[in-house]
Amino acid sequence: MARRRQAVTIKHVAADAGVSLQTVSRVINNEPNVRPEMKERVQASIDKLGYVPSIAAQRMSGSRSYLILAINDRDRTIADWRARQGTDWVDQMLLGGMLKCAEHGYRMIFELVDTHSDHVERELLGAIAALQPDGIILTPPHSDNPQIVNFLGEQKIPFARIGSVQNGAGIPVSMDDEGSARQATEYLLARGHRRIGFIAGSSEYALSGWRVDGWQAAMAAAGAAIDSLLAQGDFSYASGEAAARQLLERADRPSAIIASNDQMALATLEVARALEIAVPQDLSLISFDNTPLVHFTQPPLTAVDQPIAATTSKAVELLIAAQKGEAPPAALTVVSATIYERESVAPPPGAPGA
Amino acid sequence: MARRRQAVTIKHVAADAGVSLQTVSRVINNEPNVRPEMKERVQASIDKLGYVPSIAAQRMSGSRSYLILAINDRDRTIADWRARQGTDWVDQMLLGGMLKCAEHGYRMIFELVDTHSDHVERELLGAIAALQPDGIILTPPHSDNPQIVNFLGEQKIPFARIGSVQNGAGIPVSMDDEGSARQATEYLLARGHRRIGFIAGSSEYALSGWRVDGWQAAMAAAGAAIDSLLAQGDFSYASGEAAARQLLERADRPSAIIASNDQMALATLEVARALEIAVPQDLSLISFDNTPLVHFTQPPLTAVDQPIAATTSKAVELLIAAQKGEAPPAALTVVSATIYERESVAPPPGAPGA
DNA sequence: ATGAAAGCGCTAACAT
DNA sequence: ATGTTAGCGCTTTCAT
Repeated sequence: MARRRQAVTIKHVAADAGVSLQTVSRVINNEPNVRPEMKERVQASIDKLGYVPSIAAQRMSGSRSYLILAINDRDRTIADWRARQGTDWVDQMLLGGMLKCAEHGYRMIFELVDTHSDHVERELLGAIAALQPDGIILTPPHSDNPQIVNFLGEQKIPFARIGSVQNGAGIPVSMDDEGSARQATEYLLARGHRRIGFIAGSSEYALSGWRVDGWQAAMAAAGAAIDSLLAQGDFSYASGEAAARQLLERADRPSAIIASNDQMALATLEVARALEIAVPQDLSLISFDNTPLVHFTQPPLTAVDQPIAATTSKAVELLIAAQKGEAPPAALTVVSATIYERESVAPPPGAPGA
Repeated sequence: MARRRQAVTIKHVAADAGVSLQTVSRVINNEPNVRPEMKERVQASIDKLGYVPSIAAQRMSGSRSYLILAINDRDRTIADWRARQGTDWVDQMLLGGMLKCAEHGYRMIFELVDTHSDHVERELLGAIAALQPDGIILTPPHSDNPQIVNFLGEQKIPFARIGSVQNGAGIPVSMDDEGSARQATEYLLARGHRRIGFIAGSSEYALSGWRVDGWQAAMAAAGAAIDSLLAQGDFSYASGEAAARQLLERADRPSAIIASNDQMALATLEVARALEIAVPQDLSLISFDNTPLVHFTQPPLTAVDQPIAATTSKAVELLIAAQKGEAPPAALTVVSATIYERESVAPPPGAPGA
């Protein structure tokens, strides 16, 4: 290939406007000490020539790279992509992250990192050294991985931890898993349910525990027993199936179930069908995450949204602020979730309103 | 923020190995004229220090940026993300593109560009000047947009046009829409169907036309009439609904329908249910794209896959080859599609095997 | 086969 | 308020 050079550089602009490089640089970066008329003249040249600063050169000269790196778990992401089950975590991250980045003249770069490898640090270092991002966004389970968090802490690069509430290096941005689990439970309690089962997610993810906590808290507050109503899953369809059977094959089966993600809710729906338990007449069901599949099940699932786009957007905002030297928020940043009502919830069988 | 500098640079490596910067550079880039023992010594230092070249610096000095830019339509992509209907085009692009990039030490950057704006060129120029990618991947409908194609042609950057068969600047990589439509039609013909309806997609996308062509060719080859069996849609659910009604409310309705995408197939399914036409007993249905929703419909849809991951992967390969100076393939590169058999196809009513 | 020098486009630091 | 100088980390000449 021909050696490619920047077509229009800061030099061309400076020459065209008849000013120094520095003045052009000041205009580009909105710095003070430029008279309005100068600024206007330079801007006119920029527009005329179609000049765009080279990120590489900006980075080289020790300033910002205008790059935010979003890091996701490699194996899990690829598995989701291959499965084509509609998990749209990545899409929602991009939606929230790219748009917010664009607002500030930044760019989001999406990267996969292998957590399980013993050279996580090598991989991270590789991405950081190669791209020199101004900020990094960590997602679960990376966001609670001490090795990663400590390593990034040493790198002097602002980073946000999505779905984490822990203190330590980096800015935590949580999605209020406990609160929304509580909310979902209260939603069912308000409709007359007392026996509300809960299918937990993989303990590899801290949020699994928080969701259980929220359910327990709401049940306790309502004075409802939770004896054998907790079943363990791991977010997979198969685990949801087993958990649903465990919950539904007993005589004193719950009248409602909350599943910690959509796949397990889908499995629960299937188990209910096999057991001839009608949803929502005989069993109400609320799922977590609100991924696309909730539209396509029979009945469509009432679900607790996981506000990934909003959370990523917030994380980008905090990162850009940090990069400008602003102090991160003192308190934990929490983005709250919403329940999307569809058709999988009804009052329990035999209830007055049923 | 503190001014961040590269922790380990080529200088550190050179000093550690006791050689010149140049020798290190040669080792990094696998260039000739380095004795094996030298190479080994340098590599040892690189590993020891955890050195990773800075992309910015590499780009600055006029060499590769190791960046491949994947450009998608802004409005449509954002609309898909917001709708959360499980369209996983972007995910599949990333799957194919990122993995192939990683194999070659490249990185894929995903960008949104607004086609409809009158300053497409400005937007493109912005991305190119800022990132200086080594290659660009265009997707429909951009890949057939003359304004964009011509503009990129002038930029001297290798680019691939996914889903395009046109000649001109850039390397076309097609998904064989015509062939797979023919294949789907033949699949139905082989099972005894003669009246096979077709719901076309938006004419804004060239592939819509190719799919119609494939259907027509197969029907003609089988001597089957296509009188009123073609209905126009635009890929939206609503348009699919209207098209399905047009096809199914007539007395001589088709015994099978091919829909140009999954959303329109879903709509067809719904229309059939409303009209009390059983799928697949009274109506067979094949959809295009094979997005996640095909798993969740009743019955699950037999669908023609759109091999986005494989196509993007191929595009990256061609781009990296081009960047190395290799000539692009003389013939059009075609990635073929597969039919995923599920439960929406059966022999026509009254057929021997029915 | 190796090294030294020049320069990529930009900004920080230092004049003026 | 504006201009000048030096240098970021790397690769391309061009020596040796």
